[in-house]
Order: sequence, then structure tokens, then C-alpha cells
Amino acid sequence: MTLNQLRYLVAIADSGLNITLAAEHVHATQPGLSRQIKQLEGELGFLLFTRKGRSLTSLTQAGEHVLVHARRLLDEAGNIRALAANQRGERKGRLTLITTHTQARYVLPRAVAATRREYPAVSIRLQPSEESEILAHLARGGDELAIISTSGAVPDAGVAIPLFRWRRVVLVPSAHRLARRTRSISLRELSAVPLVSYESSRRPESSLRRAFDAAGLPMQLAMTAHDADLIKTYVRAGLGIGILAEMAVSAADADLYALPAPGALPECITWAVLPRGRVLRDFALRLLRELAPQIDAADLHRAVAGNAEPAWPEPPAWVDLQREPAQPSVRTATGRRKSLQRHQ
Amino acid sequence: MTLNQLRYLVAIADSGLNITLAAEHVHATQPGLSRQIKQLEGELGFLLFTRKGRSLTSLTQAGEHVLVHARRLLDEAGNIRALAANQRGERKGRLTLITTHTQARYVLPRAVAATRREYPAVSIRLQPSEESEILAHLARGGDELAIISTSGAVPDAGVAIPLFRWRRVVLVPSAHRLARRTRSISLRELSAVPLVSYESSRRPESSLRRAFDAAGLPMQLAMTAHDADLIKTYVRAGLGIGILAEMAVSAADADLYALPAPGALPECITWAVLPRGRVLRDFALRLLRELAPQIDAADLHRAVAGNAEPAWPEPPAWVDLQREPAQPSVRTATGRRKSLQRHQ
DNA sequence: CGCGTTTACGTCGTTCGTAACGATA
DNA sequence: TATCGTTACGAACGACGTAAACGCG
Repeated sequence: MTLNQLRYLVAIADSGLNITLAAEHVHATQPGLSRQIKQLEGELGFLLFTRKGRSLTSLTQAGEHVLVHARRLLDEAGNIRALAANQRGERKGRLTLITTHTQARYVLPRAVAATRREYPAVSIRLQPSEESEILAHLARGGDELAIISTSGAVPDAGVAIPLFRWRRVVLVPSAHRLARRTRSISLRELSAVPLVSYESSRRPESSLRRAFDAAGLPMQLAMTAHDADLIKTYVRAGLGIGILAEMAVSAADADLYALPAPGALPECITWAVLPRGRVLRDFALRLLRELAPQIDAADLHRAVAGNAEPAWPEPPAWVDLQREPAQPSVRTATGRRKSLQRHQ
Repeated sequence: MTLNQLRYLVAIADSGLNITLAAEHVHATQPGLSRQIKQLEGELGFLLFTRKGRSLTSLTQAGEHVLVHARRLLDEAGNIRALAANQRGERKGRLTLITTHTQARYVLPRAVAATRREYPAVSIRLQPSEESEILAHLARGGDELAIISTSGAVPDAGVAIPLFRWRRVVLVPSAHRLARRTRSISLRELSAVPLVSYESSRRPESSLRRAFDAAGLPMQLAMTAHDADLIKTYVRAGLGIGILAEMAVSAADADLYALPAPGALPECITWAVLPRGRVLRDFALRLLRELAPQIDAADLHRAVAGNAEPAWPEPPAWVDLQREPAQPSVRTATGRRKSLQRHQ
């Protein structure tokens, strides 16, 4: 049993049982993998794969079990390598962020930029994914740092670190009658108009849908999209009223009007989620510190090491977060940090 | 980085930084280890050990970190090997039980015998240890199955499986005045006489001591010993009144008289504790099933796999356990299964 | 001088890539 | 016939053990 043999095993499993493809992924030749797997099977004393003719059709049951432990083993090998790279002061590497489009587009840029400024040789890979896939991917032992948001509940995969709180806004074209509204809008009023929101609102467990359900009101989803820019575009086109994250509206959207969402829509929290027990590279920690400056560095280290799950501090609201980093000077003083007029 | 290099690393750490000794433990030569470690250090890019002259004086801080992950990695390698051995139907292996003397002497024999009967080629290693060491040893990643008892609290290392409940008994020589007592004995009465009990009773957090403390009564510990046989011997010698586990009194102790301990002494639970996430060999599971027949096999498998911590069933009392396996015939019918007369 | 580590050297086993072969759809 | 896995061969590397040298107490 070798590290390489196990590496090949998971590579094959992750390549849909295509040895040739797996060989490319691990930068080796196909006969090499084929032989090593055969050898591993010999040593273990049973088949890892079921074969039909000469091609692999599936993992055996025992193979599935071995795979689980092989993954953990290789994770630890990766941890040691990460540890070593940190120790050496290695400044290059790869950082994969798996997150939703909204986070990637409106939340991460500043933090990512700051991290890259400090670690110019690090290649940062942004992998936008569906909300639902992200946790599944992380649970399967993906080697990524996930940034996700929930309405309240703590994500139950890995170590979840609360970054900030945010609310939704109701976005209407400036010409819309609601753009002249001064008092807050109710869920009942929203129920009467067609809505444009995130794709995830279609799922029955989405917090938007649940809010309508709880109030016994119907929800008219005119259309949904994965990203906020599309939603805004279609709001402009007059397809309906946008419901989206407050982070997604900015100065560039002066032709739109944002109202706070009804109180019935719960506040959301954005979390960083990392696989439990994974050693992070320096630059990943750097990014986390940028995203969650309110968190004690020692707590962070302990949580990442997997030894303790501290009681995290209450995360700040998004607007606070926006004010926090720079000088609280002109921009906030004018109250036009976000140039949209909005109700307080 | 090789499995062997990591194996050597932990072997050296576990041999007090003596490479020669470590080499024997891993069945290799000393220069081999020396070179491999050097090579590993080269690959990682920093020293794992601090050296004074030519000998190792300590692990570096980074080395400590690497060691942690190396242990986990090798654990997973062991898991794969165990998995494979089970899969192959391998019937030989080693089973190390780390436990207290009382469990080893009075509780385990039947279960161990049953296991050996089914797996004659398995070498079972009984490692009696101090109560306090056991959990520490397990937490450090020892590869043993621990059998320990607590007064109520769930042990917080690894997966704890409740086996059975038991109480203490007060043991007096037949000639003692208390041997003619028919009503139950109180803590206050015990406080007036010299006691002979387990070594662990000396510790301030022992449940015996805490019971006396809670009642505001002094405790006279005439002497303590590690094992029940010694305690009985000294009770016979008239040194004092024995306080010990009910499991430890048997037919052979007909010259002694056992009374139930005061209600103020809490009931105890004996647990099997195993490192979280370790794959057990068939025969270890067999032993567990023998020790805890009340536990659902599926629950057991799930818990051992580390995926879920089921709500364990209330463990049976020790006497029930004694009646359970065989025919409830002559022996229990006569009421002399334990030949000591005892109050109900 | 003994103990423990390092260095030197030679051998053996293993891994890996190239190339040819085989089977399958 | 294209695709994918297996087998064959040869070269290169690496690990390991033996033996000798080196430092330190």
C-alpha cells in the first residue's frame, strides 16, 4: 500500500472509473495506474473494482469503504504538505473558493484583492456553484473553502464561521409606483406583484418561499436567475419586482430603487465553511481574517485545527462591514456609500 | 513523503527519540530510519527534530504538528488494512484491551473466552492500566479498545458504549459484627470504620470520596490497592471493611460477607471506549457484542464507523447480565449463583 | 571505550514510461 | 476502427542492509 496507489484509487473514482482520464489528472501514464491498482488489489486481497471485460464498471462494496479511508489518508498527507509549505514560508499555492454568484460578485472581491496583494503568487480559483451543491461537495471532502449564506441555521458541514448578517431588499424600477413609497412594504403587497429572484427561491425550503407559505400568501415568481445582475436586468425590463441580497445593489444601480424587504423575510448570515480538520495555508487564513475581522485569531486557529468549536461572536451587519475597513470619512458621512436611496 | 517515512517518524517519537530503539520496533535498521527521516526533512523543507551533536533532543514545533497528522494518516492506513483483513475473512490478528484490573479479572473473562473460541488464532492482549491513564492513552491515539467504568458521566474520549450498570458492595469478614446486620448500612456507619478500597479512591474526584464529602463525613482509608483480590485479602486480615465492585465478589469468597453499599454511593456504568473513526476487526466487534448483547448491531456498526452516535439503550444491571447468557436453571434457581448471602 | 548517529557502498526490488497487444462497442 | 485496458520490456531510481567512521559522555 502506497500513497501513490491510494492517490490513483481516488483519481480513478473521481474520473468516473476512466483510468486513462485519471492518469492525466495525476500526471502519470495509464499503464502505471492500471498496474498499481492491480497491485493494491493483490495486497489487500480482494477486488476494488468490478470489471466487465476489461473496463471498470463500478467500485466493489469493499472498494467504497477503502475509498473513504483513502480520502481521509490523502487529506492528512495534504495537511502535512500544507503545514510544511506554511512552515517554509512558501508564498505560492492555490486557493479554491466555492461559493454562490452573489458572494463572488459582491462580497469577495475586496477580500480576494487584499489577499492577492499580499500573496501575488497565489492563484485564486473562484468556483461558483449552486447553493445546494456546495455543502454536498464539501461533505464529500472537497478541498475548498466555501462561502455560503443561510437564513439563521448553522450549516452542518465542517467548521462554519459566521462572517456577517444581511437582509434582502426589494428592487423596483425608478418609474415604478413603489419607488415613491416611503413606508415599508409588506409581504402581502409583494404577494400581489410578480417577483424576480434567485433560482434557489424555487426550492420549497427556500426562506423566501417559506415566508410566503407561513403567511398563507401565494408567491408569483415571474422568473428566477442564478445571479443578481440578471435579476436586475429583468427588473429594469419590467418583468417584475426584484428580491435580492442587499450586497448586490450598488452605486451603479442608480436607475433602480431599493426598499428594505418586509420584516417577515428573515435576516441571513453568510458563513465561511471549511472541512473539519484541514490545515489551511497562510493565505487562506489571511482571506478569512479579511472576511471576518471580528473573529479572534486564536479562536480561528483552534477551530481550523478542529480541536474546539468556539462560541463565535455575533457577526456584524453588512452595512457595518462596509463602513469598517477604511476611514469613516467623506463617503459614509455623505451617506452615499451606496448611492441608492433607501429607507432606514 | 512515504508511508514508511511517517511510520518511522512516529516510531522515533514513541521511542523517546531513540532511533536505534525505534528501528527495532519497526523491524528495520537504524541507518535506514536515520536516512529516511533526513530525507523527509529535506522534502518538507525544515527540521522535524532538534539535534544536539548527533543525537535527537526534541521534536521541533513544526515536527509536533506533522506528528499529529502523521498519526492520523497512519491510523487510516491501519483502517484500510483492518478493512481488508475483515474482507478477506482473515481470522488472525491482535486485540489489545486496555482496562482496569477489576474488569479484566471479573468481567472480561467470559467474553474474551467466547471470542477466542470463535477466533482461536487471535492473540488477545490484556493491558491493565490506571483508570486515569486509560483515557489519556486512548486520546493520544492508542490503538486499543478500552473498558472503563464511571459513576454516571459519559467518558469524553472516542465512542463510548455503555455495557452494564453495577453497584458497590461492602465486604466484611464473616466474623465481623456487620455480617449479622440485616438492614442496610449507611454512609455514616461506614465513616466510623477503616476502609479498604481501590487505589483510585485516593483521588479527590473519586465517586467514593465525593460521596463522603457531600455528606460532610470523614473517610478513613485504611489502605488501598489496585486490585480486588488484594482488597479481599486485607479485609480477611481484618485491616478494615472492603468497598468494591459487586462484580468482584464470587462464590470463592464464601468466607466474606457482602452487603449492598449505601444508597449515597452512586451506581456505576462500565463502558467500552474506542477511538473515533477506527475500523474494528471482526473479532473486536465479536467481543463487543458479547459484552453488550443489548446493543443493536446496526447501531454498533454506525457508531464504530463514526458517522452517528446513537442513543444507546439503558445498559442492564450486572446481575441481569450474569443471568442472561445461559439457562436460567439450577444455578440461579438456587439463588447461589453468587454464593455470598446478600441483602436484596 | 561504549553508545548512538551518520556516511559510504553495493545490491536488490520496484516503479515508471514506451510500445505492442487485446478486447469491446 | 476507435477507445480503453492489459501485458511486455528495459531503464532508472530508490530503499535497504552491511560495514565503517565519527562524536559525545
